[in-house]
Amino acid sequence: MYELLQKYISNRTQINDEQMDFICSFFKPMQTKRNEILVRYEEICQQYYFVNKGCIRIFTINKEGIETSRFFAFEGGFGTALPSFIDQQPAYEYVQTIEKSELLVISRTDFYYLVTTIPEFGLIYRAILELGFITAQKRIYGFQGFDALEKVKWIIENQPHFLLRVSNKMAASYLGISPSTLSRIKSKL
Amino acid sequence: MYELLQKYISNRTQINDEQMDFICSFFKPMQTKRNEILVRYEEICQQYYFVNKGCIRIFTINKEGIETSRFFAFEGGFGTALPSFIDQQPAYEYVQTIEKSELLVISRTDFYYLVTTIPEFGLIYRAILELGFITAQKRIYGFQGFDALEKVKWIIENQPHFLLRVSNKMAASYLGISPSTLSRIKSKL
DNA sequence: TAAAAACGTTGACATAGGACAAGCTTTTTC
DNA sequence: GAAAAAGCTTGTCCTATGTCAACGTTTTTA
Repeated sequence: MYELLQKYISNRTQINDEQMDFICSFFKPMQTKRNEILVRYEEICQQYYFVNKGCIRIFTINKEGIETSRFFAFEGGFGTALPSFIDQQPAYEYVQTIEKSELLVISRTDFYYLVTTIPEFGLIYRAILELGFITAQKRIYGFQGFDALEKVKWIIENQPHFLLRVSNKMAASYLGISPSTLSRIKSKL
Repeated sequence: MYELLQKYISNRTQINDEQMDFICSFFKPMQTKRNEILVRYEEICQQYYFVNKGCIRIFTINKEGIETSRFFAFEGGFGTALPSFIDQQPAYEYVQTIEKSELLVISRTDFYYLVTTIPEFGLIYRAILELGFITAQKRIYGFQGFDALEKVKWIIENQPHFLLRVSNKMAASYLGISPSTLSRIKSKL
């Protein structure tokens, strides 16, 4: 149950078994269904999710009804409505498991308790933030001024499994192109 | 010389005068010219810059020669090629002062020394990362699926001084539209 | 397992906005 | 302070990609 999480932590910092168990004790298992919503648009996010199995999607819907997906967390990754989790404002986005999933959940209170109490866990959080920031920058550079074909090539290059794992519709909403265009591009390789 | 920096720090954490002076002692003043490049494309970023006066731009140029600006730091803000600063890979972007500027510079070594030595400074760094992350997410949502007019309205809403402070060309490269389009949109309000 | 719903693909059409160029204005340089 | 360079605006033209619709396929539901 906790192997993946332990691997995530021990890959990123030195920690003894006792502390590891202590940290893990704050994460509660949770089963979710396909398309289950974990955080709604108006809600304030109080939980951080680690994906043991399945997949989490973070997305929003604008006033015209257009969906934009901003992040997918697969097995072994963390995901949540982080801006809301951080500053406790309404999320203005959704957190959803797009497949039947098995998660490990920690409350915000416990999470920040660990961050401030256990320096090694503070480092983990810093690493999450640093990686999140770098990923976002790459995405900005990777998408801006690129045409649809270049975006698709970019995602194949940077996240090879992505197109195989998520639906056309969701992939398109991540890439910022229409499903038709994505479909046409894929048919031409 | 250090007032703005001290304000930045004391606005974000509790700290005594001695520690404040200790922190500031690592920041060295630096004068730059208009359009001076501080970090080049292939370089590994070793410095963090605080803007006392003037403006820093972070941008890249892709193989087709198209510029994309990803961040501007104005008076009282921090800016650098953060992904490179963090992971010590080539920047693949430029750091530039777009006006004659007055900066306070800290080396990466000193910066991380402060982060790990002074818990309050660790908090500052965490706040920088959290804010950077949140800003990047807003930008992704704010730009994806928006047409040119909506992007311009978005920037006016979210960074009212932006269009007044930077050239059309740079603003356009930030918004991901052509200078002509930006010009046309501005003429229609 | 049958009906309904969601999804993917493809064609026809419409359009936002990019490219390019010309002319004007502002800024820089020497 | 004159010449050169850079930047801004605006016109014309063109193309990439969005929209919409039709159809076939897969998935979900009951």
